[in-house]
Amino acid sequence: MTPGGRYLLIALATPLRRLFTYLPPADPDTAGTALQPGQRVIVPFGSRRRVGSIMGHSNEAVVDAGRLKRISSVIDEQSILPDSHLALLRWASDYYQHPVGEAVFTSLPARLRQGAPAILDVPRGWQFNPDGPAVDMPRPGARAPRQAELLALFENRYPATLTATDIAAAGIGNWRAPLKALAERGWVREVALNDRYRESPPLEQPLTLNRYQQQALAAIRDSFGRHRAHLLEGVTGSGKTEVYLQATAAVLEQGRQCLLLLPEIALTPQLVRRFERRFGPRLAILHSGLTDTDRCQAWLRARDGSADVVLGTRSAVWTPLKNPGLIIVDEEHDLSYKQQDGFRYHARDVAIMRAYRESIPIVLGSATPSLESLLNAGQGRYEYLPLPERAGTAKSPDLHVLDIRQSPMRGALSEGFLKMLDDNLAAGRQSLLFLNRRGFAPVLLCHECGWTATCHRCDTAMTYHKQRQRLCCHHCGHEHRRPDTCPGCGGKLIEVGHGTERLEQTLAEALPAARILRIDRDSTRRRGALEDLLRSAHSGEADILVGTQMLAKGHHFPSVSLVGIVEADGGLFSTDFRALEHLAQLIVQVSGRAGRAEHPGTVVIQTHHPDHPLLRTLTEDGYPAFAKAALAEREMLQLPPYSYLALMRAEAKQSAAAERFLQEARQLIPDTADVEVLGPVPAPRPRRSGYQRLQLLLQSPQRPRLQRILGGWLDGVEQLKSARHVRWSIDVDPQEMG
DNA sequence: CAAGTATTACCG
DNA sequence: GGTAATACTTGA
Repeated sequence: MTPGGRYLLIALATPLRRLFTYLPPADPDTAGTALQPGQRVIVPFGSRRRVGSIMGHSNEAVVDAGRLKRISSVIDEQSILPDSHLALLRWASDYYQHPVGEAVFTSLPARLRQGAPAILDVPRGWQFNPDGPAVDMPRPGARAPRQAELLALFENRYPATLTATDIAAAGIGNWRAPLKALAERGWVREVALNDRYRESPPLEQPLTLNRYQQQALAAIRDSFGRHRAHLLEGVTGSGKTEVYLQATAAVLEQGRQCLLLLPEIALTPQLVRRFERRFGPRLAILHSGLTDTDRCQAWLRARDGSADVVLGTRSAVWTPLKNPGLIIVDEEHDLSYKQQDGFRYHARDVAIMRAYRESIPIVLGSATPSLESLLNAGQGRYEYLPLPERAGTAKSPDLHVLDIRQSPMRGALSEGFLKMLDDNLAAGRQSLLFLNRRGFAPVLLCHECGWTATCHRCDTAMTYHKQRQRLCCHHCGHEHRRPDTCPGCGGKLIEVGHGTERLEQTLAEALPAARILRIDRDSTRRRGALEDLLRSAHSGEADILVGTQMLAKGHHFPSVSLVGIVEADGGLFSTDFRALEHLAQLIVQVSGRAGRAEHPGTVVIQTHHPDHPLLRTLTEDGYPAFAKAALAEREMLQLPPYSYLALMRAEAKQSAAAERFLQEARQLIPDTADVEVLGPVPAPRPRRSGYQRLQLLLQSPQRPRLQRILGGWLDGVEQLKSARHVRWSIDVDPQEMG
């Protein structure tokens, strides 16, 4: 990688774990200027042309100089990525053992990936036109309600100029077309914005911090300008968001930017709204609903520094920042930060590395920190910042383990629990039931011959969805109509087990007076459906909310006073060693959804194992005590975070091919490596989409020991003949063993 | 032996 | 991963 070397090293979006060497372009205009890392180019690759990114220079070609091709053309006049950002990508590619080219290109917005120019449009805003339209015309009325609504907004805020962000912040969706109409008629005028618009006053003022919030904020501020990781532990309602907001404001005052990562933007509308109201035009939000163009513009605004606060999900960790000052990872324990396919990075961990490399502080926030982060805090690597109170001195809800052994059941609910629900209903309060399984029944079984509906590709039971009368595979998405009778013997089919759909039905039968609202991926498929359901939940149009994982995140329901974890047994005895940690986090998160200062509420956990020691610890002594005990168990078993894992997965039509490949791969691990190797063994879900899946687990008590061998080992694995008959992948720090 | 199909090699 | 070259069927 000689600076100014004769050849250029180029990353291409291919699954090949190497860079490619090219000659500089022949074009006399560009041939003379030195090409810099981060500039995109077009190169001939095989029989096609591809977009590539310059990664460096070299004086030696790895292949015969005669075979080298020339760069066809240069897309960017200058680098589109800061050097520090390219270095971070190279680190991540190396750490997660993912091909550099794919790492670089998956981190770019789609437009830039495809070679579109990296040009930031002039930011525009709109303002009420006090002179009104040139010709007399009626004001938009009932026939154009969106126009009328928009016009009222602009008039109220006159003389302020509102940007796209401001309009969205005002809660008006789909405003582009009506706004265009208003502008054409002269009701509002378009204004090209210079930087002054960013000084528009916030719509919301900072709140007063309590003692703990003040301490946390002071600790974060104290670390500005250097690297420090903070673990901000606070239950729902303890005011983490206000600490984020004020820490962000403080870092902005220093002329630096803040990056905030969230598990899912759609599920945390309140947090997003508060950032919008506090930072207005200085904010860029990267969410899945953006068009490619908008996403690219938001990315460019962050890179050029015209957005100071960047808010986004997992992939937002790859947003380049002109002048980074602080990174915040909210709900740091959340599984969605780990990408589960392709470039399998963990956004929280990348963020920590990024903060370290940029010498800036990072705040990891959670009511239920991951065991990894708690261990780091315990060892003094992170600063521990507790926010022990619910804002407004409220108490936490009571956790109550409900022993349902031998208890008469009505569907998925015990009679005892139904009684509690009934009482709560009679008292005019809301209840929330959590069941992490959508659909009606997870198994459809023939009572005559024992046939079960299984997905022919995955070998797993298909879930019966009653409303749609379909069988769905929740692993691969395959679905078809439910047969009326057993396809084998014509016998009667029975539904086994309970999903949210069935729970809803059970409740409707048992408590006919209750108004029930179901919130899961099925009931929120339609755009805007989630918002509508949440609105009805809040407005008190429902007595009982039934939902999956979705309900556990972000949203708070103050009038809910009874929460039920319908099915806790699955998490207690799972093959995945992290299942218990996730169950505990879920229980605490779900309980945090409920209650307000006056009635903190009760949380009921239905289980056949009321004496499970760690469950007891959780309910009696709280999450910190649970985490301590769970960590002790992990240490004893030498599981993460006391060891480090890398999981090699292989799948093939015939399991023998996958097994042979993994055997040979295993042989290639150097004897001197000093890592434990387990396998090949069948994967927890041994069949998927018609492929047999096996895996090999590498484990080491020290991260560097594992890292040291991975690169070289995979270079060897790639060469294996048997590798051509399988699809294989490597997952460093796997979060789910399947 | 040509056309069609599965397999393998390579990408600079 | 995608494509092109190659090996291997198959059917007349």
